[in-house]
Amino acid sequence: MSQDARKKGEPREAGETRRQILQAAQHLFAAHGYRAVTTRQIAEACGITQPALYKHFGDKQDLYVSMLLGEVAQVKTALERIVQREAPIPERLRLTALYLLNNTRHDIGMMTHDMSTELSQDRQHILEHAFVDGLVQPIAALFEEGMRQGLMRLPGQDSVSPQMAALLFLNIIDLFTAQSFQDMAAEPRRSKTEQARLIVQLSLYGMAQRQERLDPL
Amino acid sequence: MSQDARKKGEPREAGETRRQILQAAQHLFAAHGYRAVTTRQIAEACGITQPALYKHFGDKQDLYVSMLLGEVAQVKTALERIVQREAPIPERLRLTALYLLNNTRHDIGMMTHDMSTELSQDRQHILEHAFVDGLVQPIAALFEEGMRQGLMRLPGQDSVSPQMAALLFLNIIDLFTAQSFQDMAAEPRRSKTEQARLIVQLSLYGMAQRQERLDPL
DNA sequence: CCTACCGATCGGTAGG
DNA sequence: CCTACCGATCGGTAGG
Repeated sequence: MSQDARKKGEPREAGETRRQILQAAQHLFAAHGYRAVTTRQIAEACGITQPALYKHFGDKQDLYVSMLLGEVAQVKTALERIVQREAPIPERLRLTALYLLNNTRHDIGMMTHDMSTELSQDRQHILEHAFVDGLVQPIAALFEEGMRQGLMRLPGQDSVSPQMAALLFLNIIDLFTAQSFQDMAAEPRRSKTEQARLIVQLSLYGMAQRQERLDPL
Repeated sequence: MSQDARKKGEPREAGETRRQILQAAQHLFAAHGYRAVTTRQIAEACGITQPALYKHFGDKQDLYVSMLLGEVAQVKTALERIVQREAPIPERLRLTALYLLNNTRHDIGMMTHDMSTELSQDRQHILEHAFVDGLVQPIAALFEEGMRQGLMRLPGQDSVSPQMAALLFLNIIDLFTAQSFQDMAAEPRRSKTEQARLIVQLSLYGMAQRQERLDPL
């Protein structure tokens, strides 16, 4: 699996192995979840032995948390750049959805499940904070701006907080990302661009006919 | 853990143990996922030893699948009863959401993840079919009726198939059910009744202000 | 339905 | 970074 030609047992460039481990961990954990991936699988994917992992990370949880923190930091940077653009809110939402459709490898449901069942309390809180700070907040800022402009309903009986709106938005993106759902839904193949547009439509206007008003509940 | 007073090693009433195992499995799997729950934990929760499980189920997968099939069958019955009522579509959607908020213990994300990573292909297909047949189809029928009545947008560039609409609806319910999300969202405590109403509002009308039309995308 | 037990595999450590 | 290895625990079986 390893692509470099160093002799076995010989350390490679400092930091290089660590980077490689994080990348292998990212792929494997994203595909199978925390519990189902073994430290031996990760090591093998990097061309090292399993005990060598512990030269770079304290334990399996540490590796998992480090990997996710790196991912979230990357996404945070990208989202903040999109949010600060000068463009109408729906357009910025569309760009956000498009970025996440193209770059999100972890489904959020699996991530939060692993967080809450496999990690120690301290590590849970670290990840939860990073997740809120890096993913939820930038999007929530967009919804808050929309509410201030009067484009969206204010939180209350008929709508939700900007943070919950962001979670809802992320959740819909997740649904489009998950392959298993697409298969069940008899949906036509759509490009990412079309998907992003549709996600914004559904988030803002729901599924009702535009000219009709259904019975208010 | 066992509540009956039979002597150890003595079989209890036929079918009773099986029912007890399924219930314990349901609680444990719902809380922790397939991989994290051991056959010994399930056995202990029923007051039997681990090898005794294999008198009732072929293996761990068989137990998991049997449990989920039972759950889905129960939900299917309830949803079909709601769908066949004589009431406006939004009202039937609200009752559907309310039922699922009160009775769904498995988050769908976890379930589909376990299905696709821990089960054999045959068993995957069995569960997927039951899930579509028992959960998705009844709700999709409701959305299809709404589309035929012209209350909802037809599938196409601006909307989705009835099946996808049902998945979207289920996904939003899931978001409200998941405790971990509620904590992040700075949301006020809402009763299940209010949550069900809000879920329908968001599904049908989205988050945009009613009187405004944002820039079409 | 129990006791006893198996091979496999897990995360992690010792020592170099 | 490797070899060698540990205790714990897993799903599942044998035999009664």
